[in-house]
Amino acid sequence: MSDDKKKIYKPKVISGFPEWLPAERMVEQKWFDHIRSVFESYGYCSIETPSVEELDVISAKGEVDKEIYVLERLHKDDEDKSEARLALHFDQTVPLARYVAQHFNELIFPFKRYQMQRVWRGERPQMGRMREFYQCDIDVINVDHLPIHFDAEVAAIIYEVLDGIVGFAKPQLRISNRKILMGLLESIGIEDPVPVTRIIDKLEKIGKQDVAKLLESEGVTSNDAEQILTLVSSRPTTGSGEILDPSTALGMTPKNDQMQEGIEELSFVLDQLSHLPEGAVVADLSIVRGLDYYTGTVYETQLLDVPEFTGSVCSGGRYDDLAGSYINKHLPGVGISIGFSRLFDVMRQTHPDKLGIGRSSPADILMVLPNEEQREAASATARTLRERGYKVEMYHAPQKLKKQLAYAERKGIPYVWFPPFEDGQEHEVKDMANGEQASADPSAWVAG
RNA sequence: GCGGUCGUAGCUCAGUAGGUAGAGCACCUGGUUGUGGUCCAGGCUGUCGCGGGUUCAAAUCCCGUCGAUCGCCCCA
Repeated sequence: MSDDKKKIYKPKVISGFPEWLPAERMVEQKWFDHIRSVFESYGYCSIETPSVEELDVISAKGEVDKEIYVLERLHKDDEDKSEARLALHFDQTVPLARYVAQHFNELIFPFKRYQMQRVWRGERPQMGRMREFYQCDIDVINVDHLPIHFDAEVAAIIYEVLDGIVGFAKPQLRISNRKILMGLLESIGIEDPVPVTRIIDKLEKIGKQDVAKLLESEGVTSNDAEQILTLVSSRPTTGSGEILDPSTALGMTPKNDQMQEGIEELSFVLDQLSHLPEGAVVADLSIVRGLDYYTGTVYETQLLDVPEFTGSVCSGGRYDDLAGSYINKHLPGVGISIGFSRLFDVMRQTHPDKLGIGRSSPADILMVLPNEEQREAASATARTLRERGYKVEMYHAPQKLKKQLAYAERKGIPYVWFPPFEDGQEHEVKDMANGEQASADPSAWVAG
C-alpha cells in the first residue's frame, strides 16, 4: 500500500438531506416514541411501504409538477424495457392508496393506520424545507362511507401529539371545509377553482388588498372578489352544542347545498373538538390546501409562539375517494400528516434550549473500570444494574479517573458508578449533576 | 426552474496600496499519587471551494465553474 498519496474526499453534507449528531438524534427518537404511543393509544396500527413506487403509480393522479426523484441502476441496459421506472415517493398518501387497493380483501375497515417514513421532494431547501424528510401520517379509510366524527378524531390525535412534543410553542390547528368556499365559487360561476385557491392561500402572506388584485387579474369581478374575501377572512367559532350561524359568522347565507353542507360539517367537527384547550383548534376559512385531492375538512397547523416560521407543520384533510385510480371501490378517507423533520428543524433553529438537546448517550450510568483485575467484577455489576432496568455503559479502558469522569460529563451520563477498586471494598455512585458521591448496593440502588 | 448574497482551520470569523495565513471556541497533553464541569501552561489542525488568466509574485485583481444560503414557485 502506498502511503505517499492517499486520496481524501472532503466530507460534505448534501443540502436538503439532514443528519444529526447523537444528542439531536436522541431527541428525535423521543419524538418518534411519543408520536407512536399517541397514535397507538387510539388503536391505529403501523404499516410501512417501500421507499419506491412505480412512476406510473405516483403519477396516476395527474398533477406531477412535484419534483420527483427516480431510482435507476447506474449500469442499466438502455434496451431493457422490462423494468418499470421507479420513483421515490413524495408523500405517504399515494403509497397508502396503492396499499389499500393491493390488500383490499385482507384489510379490516375502517382501516386506521399510521406511517412514519421518509419522503423525497426535489425542491430547493430552505428553513423547514428539505429534500429528504420524515412525515408521520395518520389516516382512516372506509368503504363507501366514512363517518364525519373521524374528521374530529384525527385532529384531536394530532393536537395531543403536538402538545406532547412542542406544547410550549403553542401549536394551533386551523380547520376549514372546502365545500364552503367551493360552493361559493360555484355560485359565482368560477369553473376552475385551482388558480383562485392558490391566490387565497397567499392571504396571510400578502394581505387582503393584493389578494383582491390577483383575483381580479384572474377575471373575478371586484364584487365577487369581495365576497370571497369576506368568507375566507372569517374566523367563526363554536362552543359546545352551538351551531355555527352562517349569516353572522360567515357574513353571508349559504348560496347552495354544497356550501350549506360544508358549514354543517365544519360546525360538527368544531363541536366535537370543543373539549380541547382554548386556541388549540380554530376555524379558518382561508385554509384551502391548494390543488390537493381534498374534498371536505382541511387542516393546517401553526406554531403561535414561533414567529420566525409561519408555514404549516402538519396538514391534511378529507378525500372522497382515496384509491379510485387503483381499484373499483369507493374509499373515502381522512388523515393528517405531521411534517416531522420540518417541525424538528424549525424548533432546533428557533428554540434549541427548549428541546432538551444535551445528552449524547442514552446511558443512565457509566461504569468505571478501575483496573484490569476488576474488569469482570465491574462487568458483573453492570449486568446487575441492566437487569434492574438501567442503561449502563462500561468504560473501555482502565484509564485515569479524570478521563473517565470527563467522558461521562461530555456524554451527559447522569451517574458514574465506582465498583470496588479492590475486593471487599464498597461500591460508590456519583451524581454528576451535584457532585455528591455515596456508597451504594447494585441490587438495591435507585436513581434519584 | 428564476432572482439576491456568500465561499479562509471541526465551528464562528479576521486577514486590500497583491509578497504563499491568523484569532476565539472546540480538540489533545500536563498541573504527580483513585474523580468531571473553572483556572493556568503547552500542543495539533488549512490543496485560503475548484479551474484558468493578469503579475517577478494572488487568499487578495479578472473570467469561468461548483457549492452553500435567502427569496420566488411549490409545499410538510
